Amino acid sequence: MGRKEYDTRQREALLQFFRKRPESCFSAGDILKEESLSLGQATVYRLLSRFAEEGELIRFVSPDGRGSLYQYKKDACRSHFHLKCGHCGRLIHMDCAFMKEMEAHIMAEHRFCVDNAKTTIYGICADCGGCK
Amino acid sequence: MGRKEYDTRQREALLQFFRKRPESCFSAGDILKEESLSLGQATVYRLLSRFAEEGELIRFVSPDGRGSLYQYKKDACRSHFHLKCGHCGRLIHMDCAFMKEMEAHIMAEHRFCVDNAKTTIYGICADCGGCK
DNA sequence: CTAAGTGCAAAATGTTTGCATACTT
DNA sequence: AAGTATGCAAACATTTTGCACTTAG
Repeated sequence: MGRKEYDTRQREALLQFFRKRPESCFSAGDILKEESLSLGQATVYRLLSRFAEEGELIRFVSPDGRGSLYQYKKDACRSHFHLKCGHCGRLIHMDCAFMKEMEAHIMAEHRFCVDNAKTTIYGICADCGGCK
Repeated sequence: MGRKEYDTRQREALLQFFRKRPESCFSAGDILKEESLSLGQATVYRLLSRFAEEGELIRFVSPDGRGSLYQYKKDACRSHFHLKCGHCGRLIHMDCAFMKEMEAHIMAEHRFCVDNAKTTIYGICADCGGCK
């Protein structure tokens, strides 16, 4: 009843690629363009879905609603919100104590369990003009 | 320099459609199937995007990551977060005092100005299993 | 009359699938 | 040898675009 996964060149290369870039997320298209990997289209989609299922990668839905983005999943990122600047694209990890309070409040008062992996908070960062 | 929008049959019909169903969300495909509306494909996509931009509708990314869903948005909704259950689809309006605290914290500590109109918090509501 | 909106069909995206071949174990 | 994985191309689904035509102001 072990896993029935074969250890292929493609699989290892892709995983390696993400592990080396834990701060960024990539779409299937990004991966396909990466010549150093040179993976077939079907393979890329199949591997990405599988990794996301297995928990190696987090899948974000991209802001415009078209397509998915994948990022290597450090355990840490599961526990906080991400603030995405709609102007410069910067991703801020809201990794602070208050985060816990927010989750607690939402759970207690609104009876809702937040999924950090699927949630992105959009707005504008201070460098880009922020609140006027 | 005001807005230059024309008041067309299609525009009003679509808006009306959403206003009458404030509790549900629809994809572009759903709207196209709605024979009572009979709108052209391009028109549907153009109107939906525009309404979402103008703030008449909220746009959600559908759970499977393919395509968008739209729902009527009351004016009041501009000042709070929305919690969307990925299982039953219910939309919870996080309309409470704590909401202000959250915004204040994010502004002060993370120098980031949240855009409520563009943000949706995904998760699972208590009725659907919530946190186990 | 002019600017904006509409609908069609074609094109562009992004993702999935069928199938023969190649690789792992 | 048996079971998986890969790659290609075709199939799909959703959304966008070019363009001629219509409509609102």
